[in-house]
Amino acid sequence: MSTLVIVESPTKARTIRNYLPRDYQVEASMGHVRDLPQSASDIPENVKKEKWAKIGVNVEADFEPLYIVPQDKKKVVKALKDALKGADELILATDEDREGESISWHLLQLLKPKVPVKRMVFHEITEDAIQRALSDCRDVDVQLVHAQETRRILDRLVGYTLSPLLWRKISAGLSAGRVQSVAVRLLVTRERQRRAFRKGSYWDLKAELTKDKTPFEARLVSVGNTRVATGADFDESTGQIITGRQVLLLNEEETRSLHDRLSDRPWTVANLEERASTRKPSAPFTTSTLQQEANRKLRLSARETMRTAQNLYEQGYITYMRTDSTNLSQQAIVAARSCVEQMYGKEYLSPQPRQYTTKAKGAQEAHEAIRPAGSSFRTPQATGLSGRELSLYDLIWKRTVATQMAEARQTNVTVQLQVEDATFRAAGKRIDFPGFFRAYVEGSDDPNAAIENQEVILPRLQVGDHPECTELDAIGHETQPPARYSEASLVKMLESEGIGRPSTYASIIGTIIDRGYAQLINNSLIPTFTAFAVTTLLEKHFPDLVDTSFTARMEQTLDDISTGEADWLPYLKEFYLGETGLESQVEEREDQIDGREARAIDLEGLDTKIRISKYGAYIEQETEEGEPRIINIPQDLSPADLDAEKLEVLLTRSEQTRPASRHKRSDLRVLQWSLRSLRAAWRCHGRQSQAETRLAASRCDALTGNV
DNA sequence: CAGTGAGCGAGCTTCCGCTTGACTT
Repeated sequence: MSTLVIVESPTKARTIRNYLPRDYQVEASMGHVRDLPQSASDIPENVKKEKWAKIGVNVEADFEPLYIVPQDKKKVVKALKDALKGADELILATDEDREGESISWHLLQLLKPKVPVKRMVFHEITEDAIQRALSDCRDVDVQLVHAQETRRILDRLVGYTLSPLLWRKISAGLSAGRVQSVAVRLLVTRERQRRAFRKGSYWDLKAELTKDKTPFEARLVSVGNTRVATGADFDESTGQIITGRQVLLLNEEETRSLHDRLSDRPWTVANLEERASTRKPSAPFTTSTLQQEANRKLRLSARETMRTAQNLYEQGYITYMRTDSTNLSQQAIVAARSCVEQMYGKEYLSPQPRQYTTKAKGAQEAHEAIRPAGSSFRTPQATGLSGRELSLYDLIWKRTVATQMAEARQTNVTVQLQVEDATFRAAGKRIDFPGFFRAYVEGSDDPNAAIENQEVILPRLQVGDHPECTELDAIGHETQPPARYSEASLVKMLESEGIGRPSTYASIIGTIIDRGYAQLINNSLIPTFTAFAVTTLLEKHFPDLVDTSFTARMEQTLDDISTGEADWLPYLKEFYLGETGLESQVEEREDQIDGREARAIDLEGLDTKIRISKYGAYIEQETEEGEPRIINIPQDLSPADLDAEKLEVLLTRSEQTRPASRHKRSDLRVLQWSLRSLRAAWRCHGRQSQAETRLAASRCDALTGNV
């Protein structure tokens, strides 16, 4: 008697083997074992001639998918088949979510077991939980599998019908998809806002005061009874005060004269307000919050974070790192609470065990939150880890332990000071009890908020006191455009809209950079000219698909399919074949869209049209003789940098160099040849160097374009 | 005659989500 158990990850296989009877063999599927063909070389000979072969879905035959075993999974499948030969029972123990259920179903289809089959699910890897799961098996949930297939097919239909449209209208090799196109659009929308942004400036006064030898700071808030304007009072599109706001906008001169008028006048404490507040620790880490925090505090990219977390997971330091759940097991809560007691003392323990509910849209919660592994947590020092691994473990340990610590209690103090007709305000903060602050304070994307959890001590003040003003300064400010997305803030945004999954957040960013839609510079994602062109086209012709709500609506339908409230076939038919379905839309737009127009980019504040060619952006102008002239835009110049001034520089520079006839035809040949071999090289060596190939190709084009 | 180059046509590019190694950029 022997039983074959199949899980998704080899690490998990190793761990649960210890909790199962001796004659149980545990193997890993390494994720999905079958999929639609990814590229033409994956399509089997016998269907290659079919017109639906490329898309991998036979739409006319009720969207029948063409499944193949990808090249890198053939070994795994063979190993599983061999293992099954010696078994007289099969237990499918893949994750309990849509994808996991689907993996089990595909395994059944592939392995065609002749022995009894059971489906087992567990959320915690403890002996107790595994034993319970073993005695509580069920069948594969076919409805959940249908939901996964629907998701898979829909993504394929979107990606493989829209991308070719982009090849024909904009540039070969481009891509569009339910997730990436929304991500790119977010970047472009933000960049448009930044271009449309008009900065405003305002002035105010900062006072340094002392009382009983304790210094503190106060800011001007109103003069007479009129509030002084701050950044929030400006209209971003005009750089002027929002119409109707009753505020006092001070310029430099007015502020300086106010400064002179107030200098050496007596200051009086007019009002004093104290407000107690409490703060709760943040929920334990999910994939997305871990990526965000590691980016903010350790400056790691999403990919670096995941690689390091994977190492920690494989060495048994942390639980699974791809999760959307904030749930902590009982074991984890007990371990965290004992850590708190030992390291900080009983008074730092939260009175009740704290459990968090997952707020993210569309969360599937097949795993626990990310936390230190085991039933007692090793302190970071005790792990023997170093470098990145230590830092990341430390972050995870602190965040987890903090969840079981007491709330922090603080008192916010606001003081109003009067000098002549001017009112100043000073704000302070006392931490009455640090609670979880002792272990962990969440980072922030906003640098101004970074000091939030520090104490700001004000002296003891009473209404009627006269503190001494030691310094009064006039300070000029400018309003700032909305910040670009960083990797972390893009992931946060996508997750909050339910777009993408824990296993894909890191690669989404990789994809949009690789396809030439964005550059990552100083931790900011900057969209390219191509991104502007593609986003504009998609917004104009497929607005629903690039709307952030599309995925949320799809998820709702998938949920309904998994519970049996909706059928998958009518949904796909409506989406793809319906009157306004994707197929007819693409066909219709094929004629409507003028490629030349689609390759042109309108940028706010620029009269010149920017056009994109296959390998870069250029400006088209007429020379004095009426001949069209092409000026290439350097690859490292992003749409964001291209203002009227930069444009002028580009135009005059190209006027001066005018390389036109200096290249011989033979030079041109060499260049074209190297371009071809570059492209060939890229096809052989895989995608990673695609962005570099583009860069090299654009340089070639920059030379050839001027001949 | 061998090598080269122009010209032509065929074939390919692409999605999202689940998992690791195998690699040398």
